[in-house]
Amino acid sequence: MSLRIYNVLTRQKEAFVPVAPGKVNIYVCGPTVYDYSHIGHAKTYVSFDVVVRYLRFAGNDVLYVQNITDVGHMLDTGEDRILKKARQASALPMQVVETYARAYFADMDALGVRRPDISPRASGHIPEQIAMIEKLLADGHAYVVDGSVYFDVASFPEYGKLSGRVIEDLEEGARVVVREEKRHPADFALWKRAEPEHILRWPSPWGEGFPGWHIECSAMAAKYLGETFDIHGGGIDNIFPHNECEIAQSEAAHGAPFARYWMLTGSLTLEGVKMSKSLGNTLTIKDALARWRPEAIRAFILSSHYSSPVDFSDEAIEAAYKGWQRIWGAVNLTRDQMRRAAPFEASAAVTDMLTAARAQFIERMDDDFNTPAALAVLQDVTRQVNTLLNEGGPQTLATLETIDAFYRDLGGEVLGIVPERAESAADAAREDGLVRLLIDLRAEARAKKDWGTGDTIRNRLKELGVVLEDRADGTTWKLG
RNA sequence: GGCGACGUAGCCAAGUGGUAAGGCAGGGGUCUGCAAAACCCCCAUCACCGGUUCAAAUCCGGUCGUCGCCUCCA
Repeated sequence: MSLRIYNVLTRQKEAFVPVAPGKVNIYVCGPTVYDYSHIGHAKTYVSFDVVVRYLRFAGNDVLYVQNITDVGHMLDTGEDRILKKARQASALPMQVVETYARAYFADMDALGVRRPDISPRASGHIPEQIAMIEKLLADGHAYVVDGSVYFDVASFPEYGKLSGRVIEDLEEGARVVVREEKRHPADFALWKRAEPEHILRWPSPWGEGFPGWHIECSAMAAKYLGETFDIHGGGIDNIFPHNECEIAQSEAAHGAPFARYWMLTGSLTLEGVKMSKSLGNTLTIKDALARWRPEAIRAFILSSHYSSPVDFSDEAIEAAYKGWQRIWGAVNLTRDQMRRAAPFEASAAVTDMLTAARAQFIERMDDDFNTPAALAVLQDVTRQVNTLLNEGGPQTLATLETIDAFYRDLGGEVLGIVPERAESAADAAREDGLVRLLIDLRAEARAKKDWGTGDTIRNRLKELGVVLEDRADGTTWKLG
């Protein structure tokens, strides 16, 4: 029983064997920071967040690198995305980069996405990129034309092996090329000469210029993870040309395999239509978080396989949220009862049930990170926990702690959808004390059949977002 | 036009040869002062056609449909 991953490179599910046992090096293509991140970015990065969380949970020492693209990513027009935004905002390019890079991290933090170990920026690795280009030139894989350097696709026969493209077909289907200085339409820029108005520029052996989009990932992945590393991830929409070019550059330069496993996430559509900057139908993470809590968004994303395309709709995320609430309710019920449980040993039946469920969860995650199936295990357990806690009589503290540990590990540590009780323990204690006071007063009123007072307290608390639930063994509360 | 993916209940979504997980919604119950929550029961033969097989949602062929990439995109 071990991890299997669908490798896009081979189009097969394969046993995952890292280069070094117990050590996993992973690189994921990060965002180009020229605008706010949208819900599509959330899908990709939440997916890889869970991949990394699970790899660590399984005992691996993971080094996770995800770049920040802050230069070199061009628009159709040949204009740099960052520069365009800077011009529109009357700001310096690096101000734009800083603004959106911070926003990106803030969004990811809010979604519970753990930060990569290293977030290297393209602009901070110009020397590494130049060195790699020089190596490619020296080995005959690239050529210089008037201050720009292009990768010679013909020199790398395996070009197309990831995306299934054939160079001959590319030639036929190639659109009008912006710069006709390339030898072959599929050749791509490693370095571009900077026109006078292009202010993002660096000196290089070929004159003032800036790096092409693809070279940053190759250079930075090699620097931090080595020439050959374990997993390369990203969105499927970058499979061509970006990922393909990364492989060509890296393998041509190093003469060694690049990433051994390629994991690409399916795209996200919004109400049936693909989100794109050009169409303007984007939902930013910021806006999404204003409507749904982060766990709901994560639950929605994890309710389909990472490689599947998914459609984001109010109905779909609402369903995911409701499903999540059921799990969360059981977690709270467990933690609530822990406060007054007797410290006897754990129930063998419950422990056995959870042990079996945990094994099943792992089995499903081991199968190419099948989060929808793993989520189903949590739901199954939740039904049993609810039955136990509602009808099984008082449980021992040890039993409750075992249940809590199950949710904490699998729902919290791995999937990131089961949060800790509260932000601040002191605040939480005070809040709980205040609500308990009201619950006690209400109980006194209800004991005298004063339903009016009882309902008033409940309604007023509801307005404040505190929902009371009367149970046989007392009243519990939760945040609505 | 080329390459690729997909088509499972009202919705979302697992399942790749042995007779359809899970969630949401809906219907019926239990519990309850009411409410909420929870629990129980009900709710699909897997786009269509043909083939292989003792046996197919799962394999093969075809048809129809949807989507992605080929051009900026996670």
